[in-house]
Amino acid sequence: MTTAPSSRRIGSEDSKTRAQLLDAAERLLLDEGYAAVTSRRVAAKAGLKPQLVHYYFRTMDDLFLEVFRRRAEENVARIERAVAADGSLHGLWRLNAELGGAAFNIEFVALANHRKAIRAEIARYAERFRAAQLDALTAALAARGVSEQQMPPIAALLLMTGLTQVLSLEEALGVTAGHDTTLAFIEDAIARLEPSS
Amino acid sequence: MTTAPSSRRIGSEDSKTRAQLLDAAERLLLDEGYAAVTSRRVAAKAGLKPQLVHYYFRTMDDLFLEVFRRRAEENVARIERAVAADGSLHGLWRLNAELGGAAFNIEFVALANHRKAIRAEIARYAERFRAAQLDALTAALAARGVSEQQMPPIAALLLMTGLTQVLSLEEALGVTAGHDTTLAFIEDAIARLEPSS
DNA sequence: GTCTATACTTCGATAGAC
DNA sequence: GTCTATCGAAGTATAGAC
Repeated sequence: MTTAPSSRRIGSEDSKTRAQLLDAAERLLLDEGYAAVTSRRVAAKAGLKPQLVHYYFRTMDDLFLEVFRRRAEENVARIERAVAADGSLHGLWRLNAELGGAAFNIEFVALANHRKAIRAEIARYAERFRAAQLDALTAALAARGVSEQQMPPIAALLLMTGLTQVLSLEEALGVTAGHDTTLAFIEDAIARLEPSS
Repeated sequence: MTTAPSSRRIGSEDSKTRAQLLDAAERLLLDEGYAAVTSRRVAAKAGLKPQLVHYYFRTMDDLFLEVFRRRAEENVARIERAVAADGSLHGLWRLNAELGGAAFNIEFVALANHRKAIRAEIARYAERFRAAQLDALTAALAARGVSEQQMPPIAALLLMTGLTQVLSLEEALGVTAGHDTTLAFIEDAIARLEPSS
C-alpha cells in the first residue's frame, strides 16, 4: 500500500473542488473537444486557479481518466437497468442510439488514439459495454426465432453500433441526407421481427 | 482577387520545401495523431526550421487543410477508378473496407470536432465520397434485383460504412472478438446476392 | 488538507534579414 | 522568393506557504 510513484501530495477524493474540476472538464470535453481540456481552461471554467488541477490530479491524463470513468460507469449501469426493464429489440436499438450517438464517445476514441494510458481503460470499458449488449441482443433475437445462421448476434450488434456511430458523426458534420430513410428502414425491419408495441 | 487577409508573405505552392512539410505533417498525423502536428514537430520531422511552417502556411489550420485535401482528393479519385474497374457489390465492399478503415479518417473526424475551419472542408468531401459510393451501390443493388423497399441503397451504404468504421476502431483498441464472424456473415450475404467470382 | 507562487517547456505567429 | 531572429501566450508540473 505504499504510494509514491511521485512525491507530491494530492487532494482528497471527496473534495467539492475536485468534483467541480471534473464537471468543468467534462463540459469542456463535450462542448469543445479534448484539445480544449487544458489545466488553465478547466480551472477557468470552474472559476478556480489552474494549479488546483494539478493538486487534485497528478497529470492531465489522470484527469481524463477520471472524467471517462465517471461517465463510463454510469453508462454501464444504464445499460444494465435498461436491459432489465426492456430487453426487446426495440428497446435495445433505442438504447444503442442513445449511448452510441454521444459526442462523448467520439472524443474519447480520438483521445485513445494518442494517449496510451487512456486507450487501455477505454478498451476495458468497451468490452464491458459489448458483453452486456451482446447478451441482451442474443436473447432478444433468439426469442424472436432468429437463428445464428440467419443473423449472428455479434454481427447485428456491430452493424447497429456502427450505424449509430456513423449517423451521429455525419450529423456533427452537418451531412444528414438519407438518415431518415435509413432509420425508417431499420425500425421497419425491427417491427417486422417484433410486431406490436 | 485581392489577397491580404493578413499582410505577411507566403511561400510559393510548388516549393519543394513546402511539399516536405506536407509530407512530414501527414506522417506525424498518421503515426501520432493530430495533437502531435505542431509547427515545431513538423519542422523537426522534415529537418527544417519551425518558422518555415508559418512561411508556407499562414496558420496551422491551413496546414491541416492542405494535408487533408491532398489525401481526400486522392481518395475520391481512387473511388472513381475502383468503381469504373469493378462496380460489383464485392468490389464496393472491398473498397469501403480499404478507405473507411484508415486511421486517417478518425484523426480528421476528431479534428473536425474542434476546428471549425476544417469541419466545413471535411463535410464537403464527405458528401462527395458518399455521392460517388451511393451511385455505384444503387446501380449494383439494382443489377442484382434488390428493390429499394427490400434495402434502400443509402441504408446499405451507411450500414457498410458504419460497420467498417466500428471494426477498425475496435481493432485500434485491441478489441476484436467477433470480427471474423461478422466479416464472414457480410461476405456470405454478398455472395448470396452475387454468386461466382 | 487546501491552495499559491513559480519554474520550465512548447506553442503559434510576426517582422525583418538575406 | 526564401529563410531566421524573436516575441508573447499558453501549456504542464512542482515546491512550498497557509
